[in-house]
Amino acid sequence: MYISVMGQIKTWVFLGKMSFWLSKTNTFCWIIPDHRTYQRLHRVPRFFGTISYSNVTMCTKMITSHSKCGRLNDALHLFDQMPVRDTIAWNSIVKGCLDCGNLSIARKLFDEMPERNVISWTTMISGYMRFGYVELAERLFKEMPFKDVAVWNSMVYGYFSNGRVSEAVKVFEEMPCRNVISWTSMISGLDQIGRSVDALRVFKRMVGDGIEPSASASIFPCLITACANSRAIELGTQIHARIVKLGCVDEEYITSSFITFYANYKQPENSNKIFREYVHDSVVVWTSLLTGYNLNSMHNDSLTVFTDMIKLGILPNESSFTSALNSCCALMSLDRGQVVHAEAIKLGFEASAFVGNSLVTLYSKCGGILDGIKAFEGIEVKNLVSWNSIIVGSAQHGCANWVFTLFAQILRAGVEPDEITFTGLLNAASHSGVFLKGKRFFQFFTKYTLIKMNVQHYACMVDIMCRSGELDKAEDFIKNMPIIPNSLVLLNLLNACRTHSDIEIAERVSKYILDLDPHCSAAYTLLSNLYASAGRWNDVSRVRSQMKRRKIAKQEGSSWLNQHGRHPDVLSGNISHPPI
DNA sequence: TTAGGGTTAG
Repeated sequence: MYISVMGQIKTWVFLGKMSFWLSKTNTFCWIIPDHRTYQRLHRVPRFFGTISYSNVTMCTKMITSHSKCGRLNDALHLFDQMPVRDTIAWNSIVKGCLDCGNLSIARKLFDEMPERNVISWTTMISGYMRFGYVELAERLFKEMPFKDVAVWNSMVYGYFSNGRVSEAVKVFEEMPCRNVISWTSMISGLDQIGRSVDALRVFKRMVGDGIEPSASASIFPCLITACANSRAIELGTQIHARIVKLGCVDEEYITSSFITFYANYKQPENSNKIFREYVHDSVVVWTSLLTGYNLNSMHNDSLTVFTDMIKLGILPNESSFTSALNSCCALMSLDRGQVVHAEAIKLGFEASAFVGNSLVTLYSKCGGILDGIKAFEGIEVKNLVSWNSIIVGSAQHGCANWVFTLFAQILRAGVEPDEITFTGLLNAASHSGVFLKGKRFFQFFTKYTLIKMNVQHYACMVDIMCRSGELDKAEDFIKNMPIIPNSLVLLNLLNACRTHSDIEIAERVSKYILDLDPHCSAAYTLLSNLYASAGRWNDVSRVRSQMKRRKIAKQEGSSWLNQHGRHPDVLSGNISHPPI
């Protein structure tokens, strides 16, 4: 919460965890809540009083407060009223316009500034970078009369955040001097694009250059994250020991990155230990634990964390909701998902893409597709993940025509489909028996897009060919695949051989599968069933004795059902003890 | 005691 106070403070008002300054007498008090506080503020009066516009420092503070809450008009009005403005005030109003997303006013004010210092230039350049206007940022950077290390850092960070990696690296190498922030930008930039190993190399180079991170350096959280992402558990543990010595493990950013680090290494007990040892009321720290449990399939624990957060008044954000909904989905628990959904509605998150996408997946997997569609339609700004979630969900429900309509809508919306969209389309075509359409999609994607085909796409195509009875074509297709077929692709064909009683192809395919994986029980079972249905009992007993010799047991089929909120694992023939 | 550069969860 941002509070600016002028005059004497007379009263404290407490509302839950929040506290507000209020004035009783003729003194002035200004209350500006942040986004989170707004939700609790409707009962609290706001006090306005006489402003001394000549107090430049106070007005500047207020401009910053207004703009951080998205009240650009108030900020601009205040700025207009100021009889005297120094460079700091000008910089603050430019920054305010940028924080509120109004680039054109920011640039206009920047041009009107009577005097610009290095901060004015950096503010404008970072603003351009933030909104993706890289070329404009570059132009200003060239025009800038004097460049300090901060503006160079802005360029490195700006290039990374716009996906211009080579430029970021080039600028970093060209920098006349570097500080810890320059190295941090480089390390986190590389880590975030998945080059975590390179990120750690940069860190080693930094240490080699004799730069030591200080106790409060924010390089640590991004280092720990890079270790978490690059399987560098040893280095991560060393950094942990170092941070303990420096005595800053209790910092929010460090705590949360460690929770994730240990969760990534399948040590959720260590995540929990750090969480309990360094108590925070930060939603990010709590969400790290929630997500850590989720990652380690401890879905009940993750939902307990979620409910504890709410009980303690720590408001979950989009990420917390995403993880909690994923846990509900993994537990196939529609009712718990609905409770989380209700919380999301209460906090106004149902239109968010993050939350909405998880809701679409939850409802498509555990509920009805109609609820999934409703959640999809509720998403205000749909992204590719939203489209993919509803396409994959609808495909699983066999709604092929609806999937094709959605695909047409994607193209119309100008969203670029990816390999997941393609898998969804092929699945829809194969599950609904629209084989010709599936084949056409395959041709379309291979000819007209740059999407890299993966083994799932080939498995779907084999499935489509097999379902249309074209076993020979499917076999040829597998032979000519540019990637090595996995057992899923081959088992699809073998299964089709059983349906179409084609022993000749089945023998070739099963030999191929067993060469790749001699313990594939499904291949033995399918082949023996095929011989049995053809009455070739000698071959049946040959296959079975082979299985015995190699100690391969027939795998029992299983399925998940949701009965009265419980989830018994139903094995073929008998019901096992429910896990909950 | 007002302005710029970075860091955590997804």
